[in-house]
Amino acid sequence: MIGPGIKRGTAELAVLSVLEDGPLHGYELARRIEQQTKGALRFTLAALYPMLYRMEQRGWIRGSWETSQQGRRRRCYRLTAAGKTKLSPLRKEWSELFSALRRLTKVSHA
Amino acid sequence: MIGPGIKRGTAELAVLSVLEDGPLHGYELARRIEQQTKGALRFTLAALYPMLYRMEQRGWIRGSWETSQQGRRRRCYRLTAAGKTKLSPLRKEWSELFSALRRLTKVSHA
DNA sequence: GTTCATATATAACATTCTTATATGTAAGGG
DNA sequence: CCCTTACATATAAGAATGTTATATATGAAC
Repeated sequence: MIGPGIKRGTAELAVLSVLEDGPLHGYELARRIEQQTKGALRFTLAALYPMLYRMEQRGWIRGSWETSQQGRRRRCYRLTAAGKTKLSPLRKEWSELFSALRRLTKVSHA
Repeated sequence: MIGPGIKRGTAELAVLSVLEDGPLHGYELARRIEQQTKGALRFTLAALYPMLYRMEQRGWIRGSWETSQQGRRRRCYRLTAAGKTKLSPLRKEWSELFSALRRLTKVSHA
């Protein structure tokens, strides 16, 4: 798995991107990130929950308490319009980081 | 320029990579990083100097005081064998982050 | 009734950035 | 001779985002 120093800052992008495909609660979000990256990118829930609060305060996502069919209380987050607007420049900034690091460090883009 | 939250963790890789091309002192290192990334990646000296100390303590680089032709005192860092050894898995880890984020977030690799 | 998967929450700590501040030398222009 | 700019290193205070550890609670399965 990718270490903490390197993945730092990716959680925000990851959460916004996954929520783009539909609303989700924290526990499931963590699993999606891990699954969709084949285990390469993995966040603890203790990192994700505070991140979700911050993103809600910034207006990028909106959470609502729901009850699952199994009777479980959980907080479902969905992307807001502001969140969608945020996603595009954020992707671009990451893309720029990639090309900058390729030029500088010969990191492959396989 | 790429923001602080996103570039976080890149300094280590950047320093090792630039030093791979030859020994350099901190001030010039900062300039190389900025130039070779066309201004996309930029570090303040206040970030680089402590980073250089940490990397020296870890044994990845070795610093020695030199005096330039202009009579300036400066600390010249060169990559150690351990530093070279570190660089390869570090590049691989970044490369894995790239592909993980591409899969997860549709960040382009232009 | 005990254990496992689900689900959220918080505290204490580490790391790596930021801005601001400090010191000092060399070179060049006025 | 003084002032400004470029060179060169150093440190402090604070922000952001990750870590491990701990706590709580429910439903399902055995």
